[in-house]
Amino acid sequence: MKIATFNINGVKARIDTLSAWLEASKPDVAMLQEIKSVDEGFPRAHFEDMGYTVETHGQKGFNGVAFLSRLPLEDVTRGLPGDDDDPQARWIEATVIGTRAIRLCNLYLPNGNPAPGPKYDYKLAWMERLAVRARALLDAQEPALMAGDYNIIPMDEDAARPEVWREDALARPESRDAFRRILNLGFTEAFRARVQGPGHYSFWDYQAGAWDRNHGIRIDHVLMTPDCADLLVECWIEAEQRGRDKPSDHVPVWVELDA
DNA sequence: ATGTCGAATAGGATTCGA
Repeated sequence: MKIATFNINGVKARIDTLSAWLEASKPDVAMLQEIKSVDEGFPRAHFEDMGYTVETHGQKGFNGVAFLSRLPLEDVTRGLPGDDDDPQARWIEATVIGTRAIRLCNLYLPNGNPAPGPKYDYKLAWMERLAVRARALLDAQEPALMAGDYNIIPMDEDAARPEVWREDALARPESRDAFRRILNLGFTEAFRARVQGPGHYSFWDYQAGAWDRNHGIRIDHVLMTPDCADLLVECWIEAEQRGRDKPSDHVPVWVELDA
């Protein structure tokens, strides 16, 4: 089973780019972030016609997450538990049925800038809620993963120019600590289980020629429970997508599972 | 002058979020 997480930066603006990618790269499951659409505005029929089951959790204007799957999805839930008053659509879960059942948590973690400030407080509070859900996934002792745009640069080696990001919400110590605490509960970060060293990025800003200069950062991650990590075959970043026509500012991050 | 983009509001340029 091949699963990709992909922040698409607007499903309606990206429909041609996304369709071409699906045809060429053929994910069994695509976990999408920043659909920037309400559920009723999502081009559901278009992707169903391409052979995908569609599950969305959208809102007006910003945020929004969705699954496109060629395999059956069960037990879909929407919203990160822990704050019933949180209106932001940043979390959707489903169980995908392959040769094994895998629980998939699709997340768009708050950016948090400017930091410090209320947006940064929201980011850190959201990560506390994420840690609670993460512990429950581990307690279940089943194959599960949490994938998406974490808006976290885990280490300096994950940025082409770490000095630029030092005070940014994506790299501040509190952000990195919160991410590391979740990892240390017992998760495996799929990419670092397979590839070491600097120079691997999943996002390049639209501004200042970031792609041409390879001024990237690695902020899209896949965290796996032990039962899921045992199924990991490979993990890779499809960086070449950033050079295509009308690209997102993020690229897909893939895991292949023996499932 | 962040060498930009997408969506919303409003009915074209501006604002927000990233």
